[in-house]
Amino acid sequence: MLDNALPQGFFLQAHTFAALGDETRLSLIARLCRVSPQSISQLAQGTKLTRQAVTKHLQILEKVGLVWSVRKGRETLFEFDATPIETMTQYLDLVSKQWEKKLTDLQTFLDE
Amino acid sequence: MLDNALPQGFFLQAHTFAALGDETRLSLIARLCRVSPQSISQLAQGTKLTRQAVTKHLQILEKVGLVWSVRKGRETLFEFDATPIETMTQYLDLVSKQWEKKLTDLQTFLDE
DNA sequence: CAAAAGCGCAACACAAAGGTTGTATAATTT
DNA sequence: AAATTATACAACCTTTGTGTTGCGCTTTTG
Repeated sequence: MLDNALPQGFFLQAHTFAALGDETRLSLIARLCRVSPQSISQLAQGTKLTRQAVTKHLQILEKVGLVWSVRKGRETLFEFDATPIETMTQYLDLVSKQWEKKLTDLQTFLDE
Repeated sequence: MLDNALPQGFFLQAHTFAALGDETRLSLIARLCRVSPQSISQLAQGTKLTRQAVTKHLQILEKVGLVWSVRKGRETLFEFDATPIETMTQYLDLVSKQWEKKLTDLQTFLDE
């Protein structure tokens, strides 16, 4: 029998999940995923929010590494980074696999 | 050139992400993933929270389909369901792929 | 160089999330 | 039948999020 506990790192993903748990931020990511880099003002256009509100969302995304920024002249340019998403996907696959294993273990037990 | 916009359904995942954006809920999922089904009282044991707090977390998870419950006698048994996670993983892969595509498109453009 | 554009920072307001206590109800147990 | 277990529901409180306005600073633009 194996240790079927999830790795500690899984719980550290909470902040990343939380960052993605907001439609505004998802749409910012989607936009940056299409065209990048983009400045805060550019990103604020098309939303019903103020520039400052968009800034806050971008900071949340940046804190978990989903975007990164560079100051260029008077504007701050943001770009998407898929790395955290790939990390997260790995953990999620782990959960799925562990669950699958749990089910097959149960089936095996019932068959005996 | 293709349409590289994310499908509308992606934004509907916000609630699922939000549900996962809490360490307590992640740990509940982890526990249910190991042994299930479990009652609320069982799940409340080992946490520093009251049973009612755990109930609220379970309701949030249930609302997005990450767990489901059955009333059995005087207790409510909860079980994990991996379906939302698999759906989410598909969307996340889509984002990764689209981003990858965006980068290669840029490279192609630069090469020309 | 004056005006405008683009930001950052801080203060404030309001809504939502997370958690607790208290009460009531149904199912077990003794 | 009485005590206990397991829960639901509601009220309430505190903290965190989300969003705004106001101000000042730096970089462009005319």
